[in-house]
Amino acid sequence: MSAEERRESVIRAATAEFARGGYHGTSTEAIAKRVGVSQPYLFRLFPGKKAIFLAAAERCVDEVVRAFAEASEGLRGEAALHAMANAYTRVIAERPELLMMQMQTYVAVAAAEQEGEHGFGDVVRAGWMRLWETVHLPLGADIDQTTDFLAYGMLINCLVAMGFPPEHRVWEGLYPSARSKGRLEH
Amino acid sequence: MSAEERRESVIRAATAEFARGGYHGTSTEAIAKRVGVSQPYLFRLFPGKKAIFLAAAERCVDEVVRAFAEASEGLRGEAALHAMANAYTRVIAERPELLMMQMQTYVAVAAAEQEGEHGFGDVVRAGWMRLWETVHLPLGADIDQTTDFLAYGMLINCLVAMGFPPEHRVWEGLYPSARSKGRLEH
DNA sequence: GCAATTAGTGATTGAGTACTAACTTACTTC
DNA sequence: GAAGTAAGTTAGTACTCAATCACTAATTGC
Repeated sequence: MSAEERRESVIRAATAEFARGGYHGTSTEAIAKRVGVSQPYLFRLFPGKKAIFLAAAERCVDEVVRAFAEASEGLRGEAALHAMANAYTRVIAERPELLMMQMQTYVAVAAAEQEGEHGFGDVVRAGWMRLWETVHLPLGADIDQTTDFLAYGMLINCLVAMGFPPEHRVWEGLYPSARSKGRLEH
Repeated sequence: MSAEERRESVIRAATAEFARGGYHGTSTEAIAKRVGVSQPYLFRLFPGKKAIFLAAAERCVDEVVRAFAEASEGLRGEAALHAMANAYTRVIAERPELLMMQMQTYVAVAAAEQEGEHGFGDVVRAGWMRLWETVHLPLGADIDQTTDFLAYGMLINCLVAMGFPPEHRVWEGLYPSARSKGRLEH
């Protein structure tokens, strides 16, 4: 397998592992095991653990952004809103590690900025802005609606992270589609 | 100082440290240093690191719940909403570690449940329900408004975690009061 | 005044972990 | 078929960290 292909599978494996354990709660050995490769080999593919985390974080934003962009393609306003809400529901059901990784990325910023890692926060914030713009335009550039959509998304992320089963009361009041699929499967 | 008083200051110190580094990114020595006590002594006050984390997490929920309950005391509907929004703004400005610790608690659930720690998720979810009820009643038991309020709260948490400065565009569309004070100070 | 309890420390241990160095194996190319 | 290169491994290092043990100093109760 080529190094580039390996790097891809490392990113996928790292996303799953970091999504569960966060940066400090995930060992490079766990990632290597999931990839099916020796642990030291990771350091040939990436300069270090932080680089792996960052690559996974960026890939994660890419995928969510792409899901929203594809869902809303050619649509505006309410139609785009529903399309994107459904798309997010699919992400929750099929790729829960994407949103868990997002959460892990957010909480990693403060610690990273306190240590020397001052580039990390910029990357995360840039990712958020990319997500923001991606939903902003299809929603007719309406700031309030964009904020609303993202706010509900973050609430859903938190509920999923906490492990509330989809039939639980807390899902009342959310997109019906999200309610029916909110379980984080293992 | 009595053991009980010490435990209190450990909880305060642990909240601050865990809020920054999360469970795995925080050493018991860092907590001990902040308390001004030797690291082994923590294990006389608490059975282990997990117990310290859990105590801090529960305390954190207590304080936020109390802030909301006090703010909304005697108020209903819109008045209660504004009072609680202002209260949350004050928490953001004065006790940012409370909301960062909440985020850290949420992302810690999945990892904890995967290992043996199956009680942890229940505690976190119970804390969320307590918070939910605390805002639900003053808002006239309106589920949609409750969901809305909490959704905006979670969005604010994420923005604060990412370190967006209060004058940044992403704060547009949020409570004006939150916009003016959203910075996480160090 | 002494016995017991309480608050607290220093030294240590054993497990885990990011990362390095040196080596191996297989494929390509001339 | 030799030389080079790309993919991958084994062994090891230096370090961090949660937790334990054995000990000390002060306070309290009788």
